[in-house]
Amino acid sequence: EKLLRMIKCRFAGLLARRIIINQSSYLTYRQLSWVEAQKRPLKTRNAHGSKNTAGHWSQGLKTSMQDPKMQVYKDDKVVVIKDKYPKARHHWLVLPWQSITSLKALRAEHCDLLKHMQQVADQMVEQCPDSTSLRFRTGYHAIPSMSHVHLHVISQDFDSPCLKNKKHWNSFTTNYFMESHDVIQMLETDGKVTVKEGASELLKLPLCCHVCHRELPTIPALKEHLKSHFSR
DNA sequence: GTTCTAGAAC
DNA sequence: GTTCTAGAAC
Repeated sequence: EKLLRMIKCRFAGLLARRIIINQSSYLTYRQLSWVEAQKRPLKTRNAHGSKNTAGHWSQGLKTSMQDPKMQVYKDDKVVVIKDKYPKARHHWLVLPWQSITSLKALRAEHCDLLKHMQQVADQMVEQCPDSTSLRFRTGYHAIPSMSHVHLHVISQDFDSPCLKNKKHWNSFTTNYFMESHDVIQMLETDGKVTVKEGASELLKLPLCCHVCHRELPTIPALKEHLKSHFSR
C-alpha cells in the first residue's frame, strides 16, 4: 500500500512538472525540491500551471484560426472563422494572421489591414443567402474577453441559444460594440484606438430592444419580444 | 469566452 | 415553488 502511494505521488509529480516545462515558470518551479513540491496541494499546482498558457481559454482564437476545419475564408492577410458560440443566425470573426493582442496595440500602420478586414467582412455578408432579409453589423468589442484582435460580423436577428445573458446582449447592442468604420476612422485621425472610459459599465445597462428600443425586464422576455421583429 | 449554481426576484 | 441572474472558477 505504501509503495502504491509512492508511485502515485511520483506520477503526480512528473505530471505536474511536465505541464510546467511548457511554460516560462519552469525555473521557478524547479527551485523547489521534489519533496517540497509534493507538499503543495495539487489544486495550487494546477492553478500555477494552467495560468498564462497557450491552453488558457482567452487564447482560444489563436488555436481556432489555425484549424483548417474552422476556416471559412482565408487569404494572405486574414482568416475568417465562425464564432464558436454564435449570438445570431450568422456570426463570423475576421482575424489577421499577424498577432495583434488588442485594439490598444493598433497604430496607423495597421490602417490598411483593418480596411482589408472590413472588406472581407463585407464579402462574407454579400455571399450570405440571408443578406437580403437580415441586417448585419461589423465591429469590435471595446473590451474583448478573447486575445487576438477580431472583427465581429453578426446578423442583427440575435436569434441564438448561445445568447444567454445581459453581457452578451449589451456587448453587441450598446456602444460597447465599436463599428469597424469608426475604429478605422479613429486610427486614421489619431493614429491609435481609444476605448471610452466606463465602457465596461455599458454591459450592465437595462435590456433594450435594438429595433424599437423598448426595454425588456429579462432575457427570456427579450427573446420573446425579438420574435415579433424577426419571425422567419 | 463558458459553466455552474446560490440566492435574488418573482 | 420556479425562474432568472450574476459572480466564482485557483
